[in-house]
Amino acid sequence: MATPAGTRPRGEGRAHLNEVALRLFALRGVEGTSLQDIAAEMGVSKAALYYHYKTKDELVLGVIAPLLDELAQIVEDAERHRGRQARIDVVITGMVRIVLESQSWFKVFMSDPYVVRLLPEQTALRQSWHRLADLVTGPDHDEFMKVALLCFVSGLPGSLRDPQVAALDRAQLRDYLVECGRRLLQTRRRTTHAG
Amino acid sequence: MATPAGTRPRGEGRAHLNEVALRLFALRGVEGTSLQDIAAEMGVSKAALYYHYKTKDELVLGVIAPLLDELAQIVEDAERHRGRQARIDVVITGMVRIVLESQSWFKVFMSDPYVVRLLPEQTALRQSWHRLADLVTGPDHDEFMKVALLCFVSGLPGSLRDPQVAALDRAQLRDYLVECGRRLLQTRRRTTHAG
DNA sequence: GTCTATAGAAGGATAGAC
DNA sequence: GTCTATCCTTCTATAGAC
Repeated sequence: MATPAGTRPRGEGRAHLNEVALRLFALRGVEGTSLQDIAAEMGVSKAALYYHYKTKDELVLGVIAPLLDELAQIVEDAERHRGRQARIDVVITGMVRIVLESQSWFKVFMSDPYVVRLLPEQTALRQSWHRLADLVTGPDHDEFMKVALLCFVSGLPGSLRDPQVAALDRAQLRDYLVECGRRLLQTRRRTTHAG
Repeated sequence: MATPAGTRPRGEGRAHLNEVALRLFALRGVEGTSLQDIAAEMGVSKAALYYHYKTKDELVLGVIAPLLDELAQIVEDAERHRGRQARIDVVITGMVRIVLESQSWFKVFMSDPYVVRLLPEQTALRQSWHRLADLVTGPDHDEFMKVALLCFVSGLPGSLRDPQVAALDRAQLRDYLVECGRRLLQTRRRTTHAG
């Protein structure tokens, strides 16, 4: 039952693997998902996975790589804009778009302990994050803005966890999340009360 | 009350175990932390841990039990207040206090995949969460408020992840986080959110 | 690209001595 | 409360056939 004509086109094997792995990673966590689990879900043997990735670490990185690219893209887009508030807006809308496109991706990427430990070694991500942080902290390097940014991006995937929330209208949800980001990432006016 | 049924506090040994386990859970994730790791960190043998907890699941629940109690306490405090905004304020300040008292606790509790899968079975937590959600969604059950609430509480631990953020003045950080919560959880007065 | 079979390490958990 | 020793399972990864 090797590879009958009628199964997946060439090169799509890896894409399917990434897809299944991501779903299970989001559901049970990376360390809670064995290669056996993934293979069973795909209907192949565990050994078959090693044709696509040499190690589990490489599989994990392969799964989240597209998100690293998207993040870098958002940073580039934001830097092309002038004005801090406009740049921040690009970041917010970009992040909201990504999390709505794939909540699983974002969740695994932002909060899985295994991924969080694995990612800092990726210099491309470090660079993206620093550029992003510089964008929001601005010329005066307001570190508190970084607090708000982190709260927003790490809170995004969690905000969709509730089943009733997941059932909300997609467009309304998008608008509301963007509004949340704008509220959080307003540049601070230190001496004023709410006005 | 949130202590696992049939178990009673047993003294200093268990407290120390909880402490060490929590630290490692926050660092590497629950599934990334073996009983061997914990035992080694404590300078005892793996088997010694089984005097305190029968299984790893019970250890995990024992570690986060105090946080379940604190959460229930916050809900009770909030319900004693009148007026939705006042209640929400109690929730915000309570959450911020907890996360600053123990970031590790909050992080493991809110975002560790193993804990997230383990917790829904705890009916005490389900009750607390529903009461909390009712508080913020208000009499008209505005589900979007739940989005903001989830974004805030699940974003809180992530907001402290950055080393530069962790170095900020504690009192200022507390005030700023409370401000973040208030911005996010303002009751919406508009009938449309697209603004 | 996938299979069977298996090595080798690490995990959770138990038994029984002290 | 802690130890040593051990059991059984599961895990990642490899070897080699098809």
